[in-house]
Amino acid sequence: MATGRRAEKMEETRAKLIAAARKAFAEKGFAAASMDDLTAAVGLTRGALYHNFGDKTGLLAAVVHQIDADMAARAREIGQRKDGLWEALMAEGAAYIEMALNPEVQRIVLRDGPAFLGDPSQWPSQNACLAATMEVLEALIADGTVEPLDIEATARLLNGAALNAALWIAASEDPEATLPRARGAFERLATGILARKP
Amino acid sequence: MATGRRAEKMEETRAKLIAAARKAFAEKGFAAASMDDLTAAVGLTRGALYHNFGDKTGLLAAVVHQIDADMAARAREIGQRKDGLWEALMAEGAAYIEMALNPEVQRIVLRDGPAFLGDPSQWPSQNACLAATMEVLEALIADGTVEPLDIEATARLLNGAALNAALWIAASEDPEATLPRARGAFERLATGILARKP
DNA sequence: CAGTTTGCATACGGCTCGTATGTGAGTCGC
DNA sequence: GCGACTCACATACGAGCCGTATGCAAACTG
Repeated sequence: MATGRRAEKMEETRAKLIAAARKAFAEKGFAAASMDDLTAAVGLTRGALYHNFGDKTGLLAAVVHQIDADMAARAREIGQRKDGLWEALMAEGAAYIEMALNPEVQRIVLRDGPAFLGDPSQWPSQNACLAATMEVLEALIADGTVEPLDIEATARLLNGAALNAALWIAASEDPEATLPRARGAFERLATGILARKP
Repeated sequence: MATGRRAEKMEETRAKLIAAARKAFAEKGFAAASMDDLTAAVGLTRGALYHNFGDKTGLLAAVVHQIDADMAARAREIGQRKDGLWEALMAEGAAYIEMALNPEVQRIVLRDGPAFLGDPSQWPSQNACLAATMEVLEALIADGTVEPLDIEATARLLNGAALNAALWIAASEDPEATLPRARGAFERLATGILARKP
């Protein structure tokens, strides 16, 4: 394929800009981050940015996409590492909670993302995370562990609960102490979908 | 108290500015809303704004506070209208979901608010909503309907789930059809905290 | 009724974004 | 192997917005 010197360099500048943006957006927030400063930090100008990403929100979208992809991959990996399906579901929930503790994730994906890119439930990567949860749910129902129910609705609420738990933890004074509380409450709520033992 | 012509007028301009901001922020979003346009729409200038609210985010905070107060009052009222405690909890959850369907609430409180005012779990009004849920939970535990558990953690996750459900509904193509699904999943999850019948 | 306070308007500076234009290195046809 | 073309990126410019400093007139005070 040979890619060519041209495209190769371009991919490198894209990567540099995204990396710089990840840092700047996380530190100052999207609105307060100056594109001049951001590009200068990696030895470029706004010209490169507008050529590669269209506009400022285009760069944000690229950054969010990258972070989201990382998260989805990690969640899937963690889920597959567990043997029991139910344990996998709980582990995925816990993984979401822990990942959302990352300040970068919080600021960029959870706070600025929705404000400047629109509702997150439309984002492709979010749907990937959701799909992972839905898969596990489906298996759990086939398996009899969980009573038949609205898979999508349940998956969305579970993810939402986990997400909110993460925000709470991050804002708390003692995150280390809050995390197990959130985990516990999450698992407690989740038992609501378990099949009643006769 | 006599308030005085001065303070009376000032309260009026504050109200006018908040009302205009509510409209502008909901339509264009906080970042894209021009303070010049916004103030001119009610026959004022930015001078009035900076005198009354300090800066742009100060106005946003005032708007969010007003909307949140409305929401908390409504949720409380709906909860008290029900007789059973469990029914009250479910009704409050449903109320949150329905209120978050309001585009104004979505855009200003759920999307722009966190981005420009910081984490919502710090907002006074959010704590009010949470307090309402926690009260009901406490009563339910004393009552035996619900097993003892971490009240705050559970309340936060319940509210988070409801909130996320609302976002999902609003983004869906057929909100009318999605609402009952979200409600059902919410109630299903909530049963996780019910005491096991011996 | 004179002096002070103050709610709001006006004027200004600085920063930011997006576009329009320039340029030099890489690429392709012959 | 060389000239023309492409295109990634830099530079230059205009417009808009925010926050502050200043001005003014109406309302309060004694």
